Amino acid sequence: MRMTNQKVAILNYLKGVYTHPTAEEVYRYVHKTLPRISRATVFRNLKQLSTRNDIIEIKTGNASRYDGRIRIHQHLICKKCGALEDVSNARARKFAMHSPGTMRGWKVISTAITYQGLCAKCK
Amino acid sequence: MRMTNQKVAILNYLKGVYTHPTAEEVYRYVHKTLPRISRATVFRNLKQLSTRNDIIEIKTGNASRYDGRIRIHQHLICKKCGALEDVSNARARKFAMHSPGTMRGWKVISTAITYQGLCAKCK
DNA sequence: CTTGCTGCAAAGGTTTTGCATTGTT
DNA sequence: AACAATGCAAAACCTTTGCAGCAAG
Repeated sequence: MRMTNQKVAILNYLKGVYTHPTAEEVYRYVHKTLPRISRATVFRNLKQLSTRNDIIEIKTGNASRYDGRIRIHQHLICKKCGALEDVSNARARKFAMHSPGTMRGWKVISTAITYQGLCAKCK
Repeated sequence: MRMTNQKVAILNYLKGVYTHPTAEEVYRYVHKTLPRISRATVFRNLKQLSTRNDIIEIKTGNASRYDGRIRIHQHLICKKCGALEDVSNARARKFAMHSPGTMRGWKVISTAITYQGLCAKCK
């Protein structure tokens, strides 16, 4: 993978922000400093970076959201308004034992644990 | 919510299958017994059923997949081929403490715990 | 009966792709 | 100099929506 200006800009933005932006939001931001960047490049780079685990892709609502702080993999997602919040590892693991219930003021309805990796065939 | 023939057919199909079908696959199957059903109805009903927690929507790959056995919320997803497998609660929780590593022959790269519910505002 | 649900077709939004060009390595 | 990455535009794809007719409660 070549470290182009476009990738650097996308990565820097995602590392510094806590809002889990969509591809469109990444595009809008990066476009300020790289006015010639295209949406296609943003999509291609987000996919490439998440395949390499430099960023996390969170599929939720209509559009995927992206997270540059890869150590936090626990999220609260609102079924009604789509709000998305991080949860610390410790709190999440503790909670996983007793769900459903409440956490950080949310009413939690369901818990899903997703492991991503390579299946026996692809490995 | 009205229990229409369309909903019954969709629900029955999802309860009896272990493949986590996409909306299109649900449509193709249900269409055999209800030839006049439309894709719009399948989408509307899948959304309604998952909002009520009668089924689970798993956002992965291009299209959402649906799971009628709502007690199993743990999944292995292959980053390369998109394969999707269930994992038992007990195994998943145990594994969550020690990830990354291997599970059921898979190489697990990342773990994500997602809580769905209602945020403080929407509650 | 009432009101939510359906089917159809069209629209909406996100993501992908073909191709010529550019720019890292 | 090679070849991956880019920009553009078009296409593909999944999902949603408007509306008139239908059917479950």
